[in-house]
Amino acid sequence: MTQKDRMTPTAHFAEKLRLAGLRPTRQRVAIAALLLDGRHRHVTADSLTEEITTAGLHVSGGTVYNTLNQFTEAGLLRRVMVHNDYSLFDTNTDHHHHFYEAENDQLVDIPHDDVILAQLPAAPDGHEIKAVDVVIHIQSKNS
Amino acid sequence: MTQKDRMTPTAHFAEKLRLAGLRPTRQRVAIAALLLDGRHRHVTADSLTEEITTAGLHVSGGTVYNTLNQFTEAGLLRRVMVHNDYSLFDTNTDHHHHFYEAENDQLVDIPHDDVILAQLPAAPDGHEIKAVDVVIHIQSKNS
DNA sequence: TATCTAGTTTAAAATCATTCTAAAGAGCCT
DNA sequence: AGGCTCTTTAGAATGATTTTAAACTAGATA
Repeated sequence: MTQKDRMTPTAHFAEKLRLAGLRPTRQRVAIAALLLDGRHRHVTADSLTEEITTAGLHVSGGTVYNTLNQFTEAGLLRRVMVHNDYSLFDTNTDHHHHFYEAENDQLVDIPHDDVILAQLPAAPDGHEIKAVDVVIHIQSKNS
Repeated sequence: MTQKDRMTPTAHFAEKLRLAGLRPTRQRVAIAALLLDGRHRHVTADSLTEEITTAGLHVSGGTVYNTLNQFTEAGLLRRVMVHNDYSLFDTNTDHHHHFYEAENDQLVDIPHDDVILAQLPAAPDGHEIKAVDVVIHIQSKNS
């Protein structure tokens, strides 16, 4: 039985936040419990607020945005860039890519191994590569 | 001597717009002359407005946005997604990729051949691939 | 356990890129 | 030239996100 198994869910997420350098406040733990449970999905500030409400909780709008940004900064979430309308966050922080269907604003994960980058350019002088994002834009065939 | 060589610059861009299905208004021709002269660069609604002003012209804000969107829709420009702060447009519509340095909000073109995608996943059922965008996020080594 | 302090949360206001609106203007066809 | 539709315009509206200043809390300390 590991340490993790002995912890209450709250203690588990609090610990996760501490490890990420974030003070485990009530709001952050609640959001972590919703977003960092291992399920892979894509959320927006809006959809997260809805989830929080559905869970019978309340977190102010500003805090939802702050938390999403802090989690991303801490590497607990990943921001996905596909349009400029609002921010999208991915609970899957593993290295992987995305299909994006603009028509329905639909984002679908692509397993890491399904894209093979056989050659990459060297980063410009004095720079190093931090991440490589591949977005495959798709559309329904009859359109 | 081709038809193009005989045309005045204005007539040349007007023709280009007509071919793209856009009525060549004074504003659109002026913007085309600035953006579609073959130089490869990245512009924003703001930077374009500045260029227009510098050229001693005036185009209303709404029209700048509309024109940028219409040119993109018509395939004369390409929208680049690297952040959610404001839209970036690339005057290079050839197939190519980008380096992006968030630190200075710096975007650099990568020649098409410098990235080799050896394997791509099949598009989900009923869909086809419209475009593949690769963004390589970089950072200066001492940071 | 009471106290302290820096970090957080809150609701509301502010910001800012972008879009919309209604009226005035301009291509372009006849 | 006349007319019809598409554009442009300035300004208002929108909407996501950030900022504000005051109230609150996690966690350390006594």
